[in-house]
Amino acid sequence: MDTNKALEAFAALSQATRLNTFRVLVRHEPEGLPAGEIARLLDVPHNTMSTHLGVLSRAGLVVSRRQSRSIIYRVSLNHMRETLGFLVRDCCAGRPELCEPLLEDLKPCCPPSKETVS
Amino acid sequence: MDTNKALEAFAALSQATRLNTFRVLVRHEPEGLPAGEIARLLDVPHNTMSTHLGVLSRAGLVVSRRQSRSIIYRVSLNHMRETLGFLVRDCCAGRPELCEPLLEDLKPCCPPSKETVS
DNA sequence: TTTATATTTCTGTAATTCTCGACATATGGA
DNA sequence: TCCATATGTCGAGAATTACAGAAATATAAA
Repeated sequence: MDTNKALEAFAALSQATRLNTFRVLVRHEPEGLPAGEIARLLDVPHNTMSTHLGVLSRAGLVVSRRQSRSIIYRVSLNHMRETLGFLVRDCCAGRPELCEPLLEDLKPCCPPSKETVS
Repeated sequence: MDTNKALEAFAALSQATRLNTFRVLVRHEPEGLPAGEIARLLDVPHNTMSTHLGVLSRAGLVVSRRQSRSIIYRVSLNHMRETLGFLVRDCCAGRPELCEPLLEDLKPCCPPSKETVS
């Protein structure tokens, strides 16, 4: 993950329709969703949606595969991880004391055992 | 951290000069840097830098205080944490199994003890 | 008060991005 | 082949953003 790739990822996520697209796709892991259904869900014309999916795709944040007439999109959790890593490593940069509380704060979101807060 | 604040943060980080500004400021925690010195370090005209600092500031990613004739900028690690949290929580959204490996991957960046990899 | 330093605001221009109608391409079924 | 469905590409207008010169504001020192 170099700086340009990070810039591309942030640019992709800095537009409302695209951020919503990303969120919808996260909630449809691991099956993914066809482009047309994303457009319908978000109430966006199909060609506009296609353009946005292209941006997300070039940024590496989503991947697609054709399935018959549909094209199924999925988020790339891997790329997501790299993007987060870029930011966090920046914040760490030789000073883990800045970064540790940052990660501590994220933990509650991912309970290590089976159940979340009761 | 609502969606609009997240969009603003991503937009702020999606421009090269601003991302570099953020990185420079991280490396100058906790003292911060005066606007003019940031401009000099990144070789950007002072008024252009001022505009970019305004964007970062409105996005909440940096904070400033006047010190005599200078205005000292610092990153807001707190806001940074909230932005990361927004993304990670989105990825978790009812499915910690997606998110846990994501956080696992970030850990090596912040060694819990004093030394990093040898 | 005058001058120098530090930063921001104003302003116009250039460049980029967003949007969507119209058209093109790909697939599968009749 | 012909038609319907699903998606992508092209093109142009609208909106937004980036940039930097010039002027304005704030502070401090002479």
